[in-house]
Amino acid sequence: MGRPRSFDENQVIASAITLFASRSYDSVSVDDLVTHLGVHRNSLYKTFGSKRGLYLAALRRHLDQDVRPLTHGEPALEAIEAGRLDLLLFAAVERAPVDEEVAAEVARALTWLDAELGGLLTAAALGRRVRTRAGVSTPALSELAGSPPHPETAT
Amino acid sequence: MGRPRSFDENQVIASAITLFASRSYDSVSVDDLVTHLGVHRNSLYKTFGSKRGLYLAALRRHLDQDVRPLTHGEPALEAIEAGRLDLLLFAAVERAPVDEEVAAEVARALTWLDAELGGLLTAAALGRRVRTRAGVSTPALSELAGSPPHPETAT
DNA sequence: CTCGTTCTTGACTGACCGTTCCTTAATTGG
DNA sequence: CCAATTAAGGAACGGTCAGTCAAGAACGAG
Repeated sequence: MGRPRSFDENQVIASAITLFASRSYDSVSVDDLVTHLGVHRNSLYKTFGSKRGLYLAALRRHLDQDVRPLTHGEPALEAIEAGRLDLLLFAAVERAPVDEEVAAEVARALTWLDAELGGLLTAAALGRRVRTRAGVSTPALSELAGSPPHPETAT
Repeated sequence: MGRPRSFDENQVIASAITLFASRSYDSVSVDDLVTHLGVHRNSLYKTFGSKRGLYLAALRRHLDQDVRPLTHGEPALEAIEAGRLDLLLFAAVERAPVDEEVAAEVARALTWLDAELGGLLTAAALGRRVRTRAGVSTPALSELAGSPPHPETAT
């Protein structure tokens, strides 16, 4: 019973994913979230407990819906390099070192990617994305003569 | 003439490099800087103009003293992977996209590294460092059969 | 010694930070 | 219809943010 929610929790998390993927954790304020998420401050705290709670929910959803489906090398590389895994990138760079739970989630996601790409290719794709963020281009990873676990995507 | 400075500007910049390399731009406050730098707030603003001014000075000094000397592939890889170029990493990931001047500096530095390592190796080393920050290990880059411009460091 | 200049020092600003409280509205079970 | 429950909405909390101001101290030049 009780009054029904007037917002879609999934939609809120989706918007949070977009925001947290676009800039650093500290540069996303709760006001930003409230404004872009169409949810009221109090509801946000009732639902997620804290800013970090919402961040963790967003990160977990991101990894679940955007990383787990990547079971083939080529789409995985493309997802990383196109910036569709930027929340994972930010989490690895700036949050994992100071938040154990974030570190655990990030480690799981990277290990998952490694199963398809191997650690070296995953690393290379992440680094390529970092360079792209700074406006610097990088030769395609197809130039790499690595040895991914399942090289079936080679043409 | 005038009263002489009671702080060493180089030392202040050195401390700023350490701080800005350890966490995101927004999570380093001017109070943090004032506390760790042994310089008083007003002197900081008189000398560098703003938080961003100090950041840019730190970034430029970092690139000048920590990146430019890397004229051989092996030490360059080691510097990136050991985290000694984390300020450059943070700058590329979170500042370059929102600050043109930072983007220009980062692009120059990456291009400099590319001259020795090639874009792919630089990317792979950066990605390896990202993974390390999240506590995930990665096979050594020596496994990579890339084609750096000067492969004289191959053993 | 005095004047002009530069740096130091600490208090202070308005804005924004994450978070909480309280009242009111909407719902369901009895 | 009433009581219990849950969420919405808005105002407010102390704390911290980047940045500023004014007064005094330490120097060189004359």
